[in-house]
Amino acid sequence: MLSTGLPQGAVPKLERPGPLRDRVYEALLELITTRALQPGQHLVESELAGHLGVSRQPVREALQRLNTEGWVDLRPAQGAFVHEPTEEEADQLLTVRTLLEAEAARLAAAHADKAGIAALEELCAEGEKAVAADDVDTAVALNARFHAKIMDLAGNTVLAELAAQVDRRVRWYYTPVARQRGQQSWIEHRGMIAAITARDEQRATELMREHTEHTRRSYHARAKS
Amino acid sequence: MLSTGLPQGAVPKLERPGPLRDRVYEALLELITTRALQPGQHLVESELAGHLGVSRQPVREALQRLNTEGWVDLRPAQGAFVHEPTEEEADQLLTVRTLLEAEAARLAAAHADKAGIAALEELCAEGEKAVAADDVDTAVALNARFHAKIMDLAGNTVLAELAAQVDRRVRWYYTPVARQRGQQSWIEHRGMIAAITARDEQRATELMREHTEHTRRSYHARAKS
DNA sequence: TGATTGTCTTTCGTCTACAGTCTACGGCGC
DNA sequence: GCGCCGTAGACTGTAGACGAAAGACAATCA
Repeated sequence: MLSTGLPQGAVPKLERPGPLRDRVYEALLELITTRALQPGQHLVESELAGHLGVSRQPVREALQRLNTEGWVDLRPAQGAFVHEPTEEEADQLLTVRTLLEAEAARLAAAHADKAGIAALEELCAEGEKAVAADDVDTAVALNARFHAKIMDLAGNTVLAELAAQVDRRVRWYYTPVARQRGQQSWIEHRGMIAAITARDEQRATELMREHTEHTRRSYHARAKS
Repeated sequence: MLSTGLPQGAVPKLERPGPLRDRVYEALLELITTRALQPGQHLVESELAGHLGVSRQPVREALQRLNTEGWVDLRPAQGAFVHEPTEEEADQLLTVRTLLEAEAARLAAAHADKAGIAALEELCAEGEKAVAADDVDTAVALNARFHAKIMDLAGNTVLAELAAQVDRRVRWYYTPVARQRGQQSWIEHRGMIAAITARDEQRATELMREHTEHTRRSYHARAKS
């Protein structure tokens, strides 16, 4: 134990900028998810490096990571290209997402404690408020936090990491579509909280599966138009 | 169309060495999975570079990728360490593996054609033969191929990639244990083929879940001893 | 006029070099 | 003898430079 007598969080840990590659990674991910870099676009290392004010090396390492996570395709001797999602791939991602979220709901139903359930209800209430106020941005953000909280309650780190990646990509593919389904979504959330509270694994799984399948269908309906 | 008049496959595509980083990646992965590099060990870039006869850069990129895939932990300003699996993490991985494999079985049951089923039976027959001959190595390899084939029949690339990663790590954690469960395993495989042939998704899922849960239990039993 | 070939530019892949940071060890004071 | 501080070594993080491959364009020949 440190004997400085200072309170734990008082010294802000000497905020270090952290490895450059990570900041480059986040910057690029932001650019991709916001469509500032469009799918299929050729990412020239030196350009990015110059634009971000760093050398090529951190850029390369960031691209490497983005590649393994499926955001960019790294063609040998040709460079990096922003990944172009196909219809098929998007559908497969949705399938996997449904699977992971459903399992998370099951585990959450098995393990959740009172504090966790309270947190879910809190989020749900806020979400309903946001929907009522037509505050779409907040509602979307709260939706993400709700699902993240369930993942948290599931207590499976591996599952959480996979789900986080899949989720992010799904959101990227369907960004233009994601703002639908305000009200119904939160009604379903309520049902899931009930199932989790009752420790009903079966029902929690079922509800989450239905829930994500609903979003999937609304995605597809939109995609066709 | 090429007008050289040469048969299509005659020219072996001029075997290119491929990007150095990939070969380094595979070499390191091999070293890790075979325990030549032990968990917790500090990986010094220059050492690896010298040992593999390349510069530090390809090594760094390979380490980067290994990091995102969970094989090494990259502590800032300290370097790379081979990941040390905890009991908890291993269990979580097994959970996820069960989940992914079960879904694959379901999808396989939904989509498999005759050729695919024939391939499964072929693999199963060979596997049984290997078990009968006490050829453990071959049996293990065939087991992996059997599961891979099911994943293939499922026709979901995203799912397949996730499962491949999870599977490989599971095998790493339990390498010393994995050679058990020869005969019973292949009996269960037979059952799954039947379910897939009958297009019985429910049953295929259930069997695969049971199957991987069995392996999980045998893992745990071994881990305790 | 069309195809082919040679060259040229662009960009990637790799290597070497330098600066910053962490760790470990030895000396010094108490 | 014990603990602290300073210094040295080692390793990582970053930058810059060189060689090589791929693609584009123009000139040439049938």
